[in-house]
Amino acid sequence: MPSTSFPVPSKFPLGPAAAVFGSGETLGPAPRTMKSAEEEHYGYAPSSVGPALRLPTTHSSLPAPCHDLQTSTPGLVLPVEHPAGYGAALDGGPAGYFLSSGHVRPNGAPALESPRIEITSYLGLHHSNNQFLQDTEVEDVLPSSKRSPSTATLSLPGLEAYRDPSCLSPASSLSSRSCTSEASSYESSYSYPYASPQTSPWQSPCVSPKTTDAEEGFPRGLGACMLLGSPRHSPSTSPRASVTEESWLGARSSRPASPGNKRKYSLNGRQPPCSPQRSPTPSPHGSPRVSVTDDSWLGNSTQYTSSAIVAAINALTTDSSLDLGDGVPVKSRKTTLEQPPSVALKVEPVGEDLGSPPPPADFAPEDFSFQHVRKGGFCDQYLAVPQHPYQWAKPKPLSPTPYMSPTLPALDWQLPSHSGPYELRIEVQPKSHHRAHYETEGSRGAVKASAGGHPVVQLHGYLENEPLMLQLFIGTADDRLLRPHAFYQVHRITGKTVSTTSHEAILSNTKVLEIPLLPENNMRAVIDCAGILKLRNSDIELRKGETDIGRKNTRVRLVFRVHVPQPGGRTLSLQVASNPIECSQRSAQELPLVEKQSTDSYPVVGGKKMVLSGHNFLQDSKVIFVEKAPDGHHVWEVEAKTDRDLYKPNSLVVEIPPFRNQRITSPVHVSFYVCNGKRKRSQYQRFTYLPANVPIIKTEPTDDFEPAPACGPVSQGLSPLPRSYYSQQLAMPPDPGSCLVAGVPACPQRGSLMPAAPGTSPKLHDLSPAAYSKAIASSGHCHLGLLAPAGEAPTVTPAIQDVPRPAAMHPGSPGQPPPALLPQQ
DNA sequence: GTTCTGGAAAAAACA
DNA sequence: TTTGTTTTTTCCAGA
Repeated sequence: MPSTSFPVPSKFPLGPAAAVFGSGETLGPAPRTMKSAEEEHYGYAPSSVGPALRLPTTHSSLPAPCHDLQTSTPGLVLPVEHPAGYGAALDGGPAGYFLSSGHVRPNGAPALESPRIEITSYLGLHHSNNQFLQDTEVEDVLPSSKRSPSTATLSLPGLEAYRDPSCLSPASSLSSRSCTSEASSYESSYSYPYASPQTSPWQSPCVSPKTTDAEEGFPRGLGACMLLGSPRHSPSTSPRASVTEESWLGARSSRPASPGNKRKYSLNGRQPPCSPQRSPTPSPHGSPRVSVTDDSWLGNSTQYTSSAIVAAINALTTDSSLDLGDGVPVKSRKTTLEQPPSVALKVEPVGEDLGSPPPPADFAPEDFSFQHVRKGGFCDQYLAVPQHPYQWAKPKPLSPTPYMSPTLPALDWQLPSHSGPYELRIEVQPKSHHRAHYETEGSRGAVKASAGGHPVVQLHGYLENEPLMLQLFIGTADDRLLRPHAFYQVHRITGKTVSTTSHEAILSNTKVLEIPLLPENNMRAVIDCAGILKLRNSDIELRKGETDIGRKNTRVRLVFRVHVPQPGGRTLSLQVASNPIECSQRSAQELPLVEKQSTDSYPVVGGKKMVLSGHNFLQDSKVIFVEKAPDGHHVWEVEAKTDRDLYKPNSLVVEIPPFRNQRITSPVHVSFYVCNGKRKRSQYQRFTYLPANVPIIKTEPTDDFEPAPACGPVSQGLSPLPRSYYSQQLAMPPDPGSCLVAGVPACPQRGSLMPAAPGTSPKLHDLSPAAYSKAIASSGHCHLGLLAPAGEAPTVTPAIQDVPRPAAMHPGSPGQPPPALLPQQ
């Protein structure tokens, strides 16, 4: 894969950059990690910085979008502007964004087909003597193993053993091993950052060995940009990437032990009392992820964000370490230099052979590298060691911002499902259960629709003749903001039964399936090409910056995005998430699941019958209503009466119990869940008690999700979701104001706190100045600030990017009014 | 020969 | 610390 290809069609904002920066994930606080590793590993993150720091040249590229980069980069073949856009790519025109660069390396050498990298690359990373790493540049890039002691530690004794292919179950299909799989045509052709996180973050998407592939016409470039790594490593990486547990810990067991530090946290609120960084506003159900407190983040962010200078410096330096500067322990800096991030930058020689990433230097990889560095190089993510906290502890809020990717919104941004004439809608929802497959297994097929067939997504209101790209990734389904799921990845399904063309790309460590939306098909796509891959909890939990725990975190949603080009080079991003999908074998078989509820609010007097639709209901299922205090404990709990005569396995009729306080003057949000016995509970569903004297607003038991009242009209991102799920999310601390913040990018959930916010979404999302500032003011914490429930339509305005705009356009610094913000619709 | 699936045993994590 | 239970991950086998 020629590094030259830096495919990012201006019109197709599939740009990775956004993802990279946007990933709040990376920014996300890693309380756990911080705790354990803070001191010891403090330096890791920074290490990545080292190489990146160097150039001013990088700067130019950094800020610019992918295409911009090209312009800045001599080596880049691609035209700055990509008039051809997606359509061109489809046509197979020479000008394909991806292709152009794809065939020729920056240095003029013919692009080689990209061989798979994965294992080799890792080895390289870990073994100084690796054949692939011989190149000096490589060394620079991959210093960790050689240079730093810390790195040395990385080399794992049992590394080879770890996820050795041989270890894979015979059943494993190549495709199922997404990351590793060479078999997957597209996959292989596209660089999977995770495949060789450290060495090939840059794999060039553009260069696809399989140009002749049927999918060739497909805009590959799209994915290219996405490669940018983000703190969150793609699951795919997990297996090998892991220098992790086994190797690191020396465990020989075929099954990696789960990181102890993380096990402590649980979805059900088992989180250790101690986590100081937990969100002050505990989610009703105890969210799996530990979130940094607003305060902490704000504090940090504030100091940084307020200073435009700091930001500028950061940007210029390209070196995260520099940013850290004062606040960062010397140790951290030191490590920084040694970090792998550099690896990401200069792997080219190696990458070529390996099929890994394109040479950074050539095509302004700086952007990527920069991003990687900031987010933590791929390597970092794989380090078994808790990641250096520095990023979290010392968020460099602005650094990335100014220059960050001008491209699309990060995956953890909350976007609306419709804007103006456009609406992205899930016409056919997926089944509520889909057993995900492990990498050690063969594929378990594509996600299906409950009524048979497959999910269908359609973009309404788009009258142009140019096809668009629909992005699909696996998102969370908990009570927090929607974000890429750390433990699940979309898996591309191919075969005779698959009628929809697709291709995989990596965006911020999240695998994204790109599916063309064609005018001739009415901008409608049948999603029969998407399976779900489960990553081992232990692999992910050790990932740098990962704060969630995988245990019992088995619900996901299919998240669809589309980026609609707007006049002036802007891009309107819409997003919609499916109903939750239970992915575990056991849960799917035993746990009750509430998909819908006929009513989501009622006066405190209660008495009304509410119909719950879902699965695994039993005749003796109980429905428990609970009111939680801010600290999470139950203030009130009562079992509602159920009508057993009307019982059905997929529906339950329950009588809304009277609320404990009949004199409330404002709506009170409570939750309820279905219980089939000990430990067999559904997720919490949200319910609102209204003051007795308040006229009842009839709520239709419709399937379609209605925007949460609190959030107002704006929300829709997840509109299609069943209320039940949303409701959970709505349970969040009501901050009306936050909800109203239009255009404010949802904070990156992953801990991306305020500081991160700007940086995270480097793109110029259309943020009204007011909104933006407001958002900032509200707090860095997504939950607080945006109130938007995970699935709920975050009160986010559609993200409009001005792709062509220079970084300067970014409302980069929080403190600054966003420059020319795009008019919101 | 593959891919999907459903089951279930083994292993790990929790309580 | 030990033991029972739950959940995760790996294997098998059949369609």
